[in-house]
Amino acid sequence: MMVKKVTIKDIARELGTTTSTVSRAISNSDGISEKKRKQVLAKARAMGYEPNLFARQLRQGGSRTIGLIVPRINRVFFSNVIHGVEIIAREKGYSVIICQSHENKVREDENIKTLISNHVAGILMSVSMESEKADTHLEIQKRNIPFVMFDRVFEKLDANKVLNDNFHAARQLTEHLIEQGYGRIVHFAGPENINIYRERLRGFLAGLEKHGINPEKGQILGNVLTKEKGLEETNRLIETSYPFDAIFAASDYSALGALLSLKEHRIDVPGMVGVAGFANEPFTELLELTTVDQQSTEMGKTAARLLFEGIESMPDKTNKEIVIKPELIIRNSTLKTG
Amino acid sequence: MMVKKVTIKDIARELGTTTSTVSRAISNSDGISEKKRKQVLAKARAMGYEPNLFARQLRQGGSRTIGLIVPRINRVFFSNVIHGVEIIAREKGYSVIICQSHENKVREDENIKTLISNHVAGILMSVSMESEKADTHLEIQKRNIPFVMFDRVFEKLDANKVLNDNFHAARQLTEHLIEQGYGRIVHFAGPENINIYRERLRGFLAGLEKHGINPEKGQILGNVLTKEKGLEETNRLIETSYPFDAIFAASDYSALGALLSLKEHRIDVPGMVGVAGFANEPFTELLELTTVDQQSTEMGKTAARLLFEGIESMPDKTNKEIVIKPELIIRNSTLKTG
DNA sequence: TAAATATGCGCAAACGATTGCGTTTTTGTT
DNA sequence: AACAAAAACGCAATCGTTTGCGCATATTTA
Repeated sequence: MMVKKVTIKDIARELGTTTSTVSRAISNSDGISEKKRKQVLAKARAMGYEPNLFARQLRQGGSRTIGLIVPRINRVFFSNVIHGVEIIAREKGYSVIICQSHENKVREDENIKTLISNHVAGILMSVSMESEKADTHLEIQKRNIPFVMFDRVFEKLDANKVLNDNFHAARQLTEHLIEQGYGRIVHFAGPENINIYRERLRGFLAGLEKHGINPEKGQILGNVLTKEKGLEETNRLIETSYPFDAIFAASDYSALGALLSLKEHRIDVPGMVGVAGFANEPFTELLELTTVDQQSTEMGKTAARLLFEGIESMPDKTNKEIVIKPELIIRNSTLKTG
Repeated sequence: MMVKKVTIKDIARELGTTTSTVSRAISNSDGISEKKRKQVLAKARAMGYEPNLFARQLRQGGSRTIGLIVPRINRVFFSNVIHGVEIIAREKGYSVIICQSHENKVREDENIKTLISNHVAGILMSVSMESEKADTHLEIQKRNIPFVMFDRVFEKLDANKVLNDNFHAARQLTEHLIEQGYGRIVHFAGPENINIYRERLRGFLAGLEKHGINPEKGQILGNVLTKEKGLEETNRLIETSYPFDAIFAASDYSALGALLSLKEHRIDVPGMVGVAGFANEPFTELLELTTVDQQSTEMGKTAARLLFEGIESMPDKTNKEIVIKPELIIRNSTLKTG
């Protein structure tokens, strides 16, 4: 049960004036003398006044809150993005509502609806693995709510996007492996419906091609993103004597699985087999695992800035696409020579 | 710019009825025939109606959103708590606004204000390291907003609390070390103003005492919680030849620092020195580090349930304090025998 | 000093939904 | 068939702010 709140009407009554004057004083509009404003503000403070945002927002139509949907918040990539978004939002005087989709399409749709009905000023999102195509997402655009997708996006959808150059990073990493003398590299890929994994695969293939290598059958394994999958598939490779001397995993977690399997089989890393991951999760440093840093905080900032462009401008703005350069982090796990 | 929204008034006009009827149909109140309700709902859907939550909440005074303030979201402990809270909130049909204080008192106060002015139905929080005493927090209670503190709490404050039994877990862990034959255990403690670190220290001392051990000078090091601090202090211990054969760190991160230092000095773990941490961060599994699991998801659920008790009941409810039993996770880093 | 222009303030109508109360229609009872 | 009770619906006030407009009062200009 709420205690009774004090409103501008109460203040007006106490001061023998009207709500208009009080409102003008409080919201810093003009058309009021400095003297009166001081007076009102003092009284307001004394009475413990808090503006009722619902009323204000009802009247003004809109809120100073933005919504952010991520698959999960406990991945270092996303928590850094969130941090970046918060920095910019705070500069602009906005607050951020964070929602998790848990990689689940239904949750994601619910999140979108929640944000829409909370009248957020804009929405930032990275799609879940289950989301195959834009549908509920169209609802956002239909309502003219400023919208930015980052990292995992629908490529076909015309929207603001902030992306990592996954292709470039993956190619660089592949070439690094080849230059280190690894010749038979297995790629642990992700689901094909997600742009980032497609791009990493493309980059991998481009790297091979540049060195005149043709990918063999079984050299690319689909949907190996978790530690468990990585462990399992590496075990399988070893036990079936599949010829390979390096693993490039599209996820740090499956790279971790690979490391565990190799350790169990007493296969030396990086001497016999090189291993690389993707995302620069904190544990990669401990394991000296080569990986790719995705400049996640920067990505959050960039996405937020783009969103605010949309919020502050007219609706006829055309969509932008911004690409961020990830950074290769070379560690011991792929240093055969050296 | 928003596109023009359709309101119940529009629907009423189309249907030749009034807003009352439309409202009753949409909000499922009674006093309306089933036939009319169907009719209205159909029309509403056809016109793409979305209720305006601001108006609704203005009228009803209150929102179906709860606020959650944590120091940081990228600690596995907190992200699990968040998950637990979300599960319960979702069962109740509430959404959750997550705020980070970044261990900063000023941010924390801002977060509180944001939540208050967003008229959340209740607030859950774990205080930042910088918060010495309850002040802004009193504002929450003054407004009769249901309030639950979890994990890091102000002990003196009369509020709903959900706590881990840090004392018990720390004592258990200390005894485990002693039973393994470690006799000179150094404790990396946290700031004294935070309850959880105080309790861990108390538990440590109680464990020693039970085995008739008196803590020596220099055996307890204050505020060693980060990887860097842990590394530094362990280096110092080794270099000054301080006699010790185990480290019980109040944080997994400083335990990690200790492991790195010991590795660098080629001191065998657990043979020469045992190491234990606290919190069950994911990397502890990789490093086979003994630690304490805090049942974080369960804690989030419990805290949320307690909050909803407050939201759903009358304001005269007395505050509760719920204690959760953490679980000792014994791994190789402290297994001297065996 | 009179006229022209600014400035400060109040009035009242919004914003979009909910709801108590009164009126009409339907249903049930005898 | 007449009447009572119940159900369905409409009217209008309300939630707390903001804001366009008009009227005083204060300030500037000629």
